[in-house]
Amino acid sequence: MERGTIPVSELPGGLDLYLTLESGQTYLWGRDDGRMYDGERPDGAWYYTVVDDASSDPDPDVVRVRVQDGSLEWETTAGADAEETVRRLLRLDDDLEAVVAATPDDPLLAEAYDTHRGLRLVEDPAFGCLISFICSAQMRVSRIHSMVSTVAREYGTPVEFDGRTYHAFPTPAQLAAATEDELRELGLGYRAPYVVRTAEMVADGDAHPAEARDLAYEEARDYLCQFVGVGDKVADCVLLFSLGFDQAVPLDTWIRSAIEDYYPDCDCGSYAATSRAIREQFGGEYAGYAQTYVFHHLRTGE
DNA sequence: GCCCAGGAAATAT
DNA sequence: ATATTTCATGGG
Repeated sequence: MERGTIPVSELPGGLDLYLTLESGQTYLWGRDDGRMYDGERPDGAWYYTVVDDASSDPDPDVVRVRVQDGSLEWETTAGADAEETVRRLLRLDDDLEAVVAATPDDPLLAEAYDTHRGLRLVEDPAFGCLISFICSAQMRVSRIHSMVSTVAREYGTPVEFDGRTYHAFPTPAQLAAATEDELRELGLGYRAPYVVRTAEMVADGDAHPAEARDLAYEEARDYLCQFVGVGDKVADCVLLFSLGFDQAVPLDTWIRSAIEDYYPDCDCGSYAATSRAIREQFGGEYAGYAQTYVFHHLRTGE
């Protein structure tokens, strides 16, 4: 096992683990106290996730992190590049101060950024992120997290670490072996066939969400829309929370209400046109960062 | 019971 | 192309 600490003061703009991992952008992390998304900030709890080993080792790696005494502590079963993995997953090398500085001076954005200092975007693995947001349709964030956790527990590879059993998110092949009826029994409802069919597409080699990374932004969004259960909004979430498209602004219910209340001129009818307008309103390059802060700010009312 | 939740697909106009 | 309808399900 590898471990280390990183002083939060060394991270430009700081780090708030609770905001980063419980603001509804990732559903692939859990908390060792078993709670998550109940609106209460934990006191020094470990957050964990399980990632595929970068090398040829078939065993997935557990990564866990917590903040204690002003430092980010990390531990992982990963060998080489362990700290690099943590830095990538939590985007610790992002300069949050530069992100805020590059964002337009706007009352709503200023309030959102000011209220939730230290919230960073995450970089989730592409397949797990894709399935997470297929499941997100018409669901509350707490239920999305429990659905994704259940799917991992039922179909993902188990990994032992520090006396506990963790589960990787299932591979495309593992999830493609599930049946629609099984997933309905796990509470996925009408999303069940979407998940199975998308997993089959990836497992069969027809397409892979990670391939969108090499495309131009709007082409990447169109590419992701070929998966069953994926429309423009879910595609934007995968681009933003997994594939490094910081300009992506998912138009969910909260952002649409923000457009209605604060930026009515950005409502251009179609998703593509409205998306372009609000992306410009939010400063372009880091518009997705602004989106994530506004989403959390409006959704929690804090 | 009623309403809503990080929407998408099928269908109708 | 754009507008309406349908689809599950737990929690308030």
